[in-house]
Amino acid sequence: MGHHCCSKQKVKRGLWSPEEDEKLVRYISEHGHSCWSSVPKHAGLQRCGKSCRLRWINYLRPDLKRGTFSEQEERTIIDVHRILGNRWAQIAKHLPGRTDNEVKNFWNSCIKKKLIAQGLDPKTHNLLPASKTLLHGVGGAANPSGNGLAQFQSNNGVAAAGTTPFTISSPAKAAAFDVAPPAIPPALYDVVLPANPAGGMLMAHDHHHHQAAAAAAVVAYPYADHGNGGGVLMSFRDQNANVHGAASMDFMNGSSSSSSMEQHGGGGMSNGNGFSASMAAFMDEEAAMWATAVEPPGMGGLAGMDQVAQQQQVLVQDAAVGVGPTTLMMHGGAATGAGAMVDKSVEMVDVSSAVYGGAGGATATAFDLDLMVESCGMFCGGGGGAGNAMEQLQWDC
DNA sequence: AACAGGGGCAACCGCTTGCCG
DNA sequence: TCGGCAAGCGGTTGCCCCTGT
Repeated sequence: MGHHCCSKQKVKRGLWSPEEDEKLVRYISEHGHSCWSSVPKHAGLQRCGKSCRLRWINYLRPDLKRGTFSEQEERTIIDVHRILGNRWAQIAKHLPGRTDNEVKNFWNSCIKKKLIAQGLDPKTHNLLPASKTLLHGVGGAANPSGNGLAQFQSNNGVAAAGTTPFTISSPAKAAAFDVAPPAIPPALYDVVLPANPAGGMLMAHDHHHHQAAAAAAVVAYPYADHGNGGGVLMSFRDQNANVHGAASMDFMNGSSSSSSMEQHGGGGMSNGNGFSASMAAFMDEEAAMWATAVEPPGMGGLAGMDQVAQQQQVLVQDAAVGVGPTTLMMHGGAATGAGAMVDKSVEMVDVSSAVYGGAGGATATAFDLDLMVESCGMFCGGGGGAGNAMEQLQWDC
């Protein structure tokens, strides 16, 4: 079935000849394209208007950037795709000079395969089941405890290297993590991802004090202590005294252990998606996702921060997983030189880049949590962009 | 040198959306 | 409000080229 316009006239199809290109370019340059259906007629082309439009948009437009995608562009595509999915036009808006068609083709021909090769589902950006097994498969036992990230709670919190992507950075705190939780102070579970030279990310969930707690965590967390210029801190805090010490997130297994969220009765993160669920919760629904960026108490002056010290908090209504407000905090750039930990309940857990980069890998593969971090950096304007990129994305979408 | 297979990319198809009379 | 039309968009197709045998 042809286009509406095509049915009315004899039109040529297939590849465009240089002569046709020249005619179209000349006409558009001189007259513009107020009405595409009339363009072929006036330009002397045996094409339908739709074909002309596509040719112009995807190939002839003077502002197009031809050539291979840069690594930065590739990461941007991955980052935005993780949020928007196959909305190529929206993704392309974040790549000046690139068309949706180009982005789509690049994704299908290149990026998708890379992600699959790394054991990631290109649709969800989650680990594929086979990869989960592989990553978990120490001695063939894929997390026999069946509680997701049991490593969080085992061995006094010091997970055996090579068996888990997580290691507890502070054995003392880790031990405290395993023992009876403090009676009053809520548990705050942090996941710190080092080995990110470009920036860091911090996520915090506090069921009741999401803003303040997250802010405290950010302020308290010594970003630079890993000596690698950045890190990822994820913290989940819940006021529910019944769930202390139980929360965990399983980046590999896609499920959480006896997490606090589970005990909210809202499904928590025990929906098989684990970390991804929480991410997806604020990624999938664009309208609700990028809720107003919040400058939390104690983080004054964060808006418009420079790349080095930028920190941004985005309050997200985590309706999808039913855990109440989730505070997502990000920071990009290198050290902030934050002081000592203020919140003594904070537990920090290192996440080895080997999660995605292979066992013992000091360097993660091209797609790993770095991307999340850089993604956050992008949203926070880490790419040097002006203004609040998060808001821009929100509005762009 | 010839052929097959696969990858990359341009173009097409068809559905959705928005505008206008 | 409704129908027609144009544009936008994502999915799919098919051609061309490269590479391996």
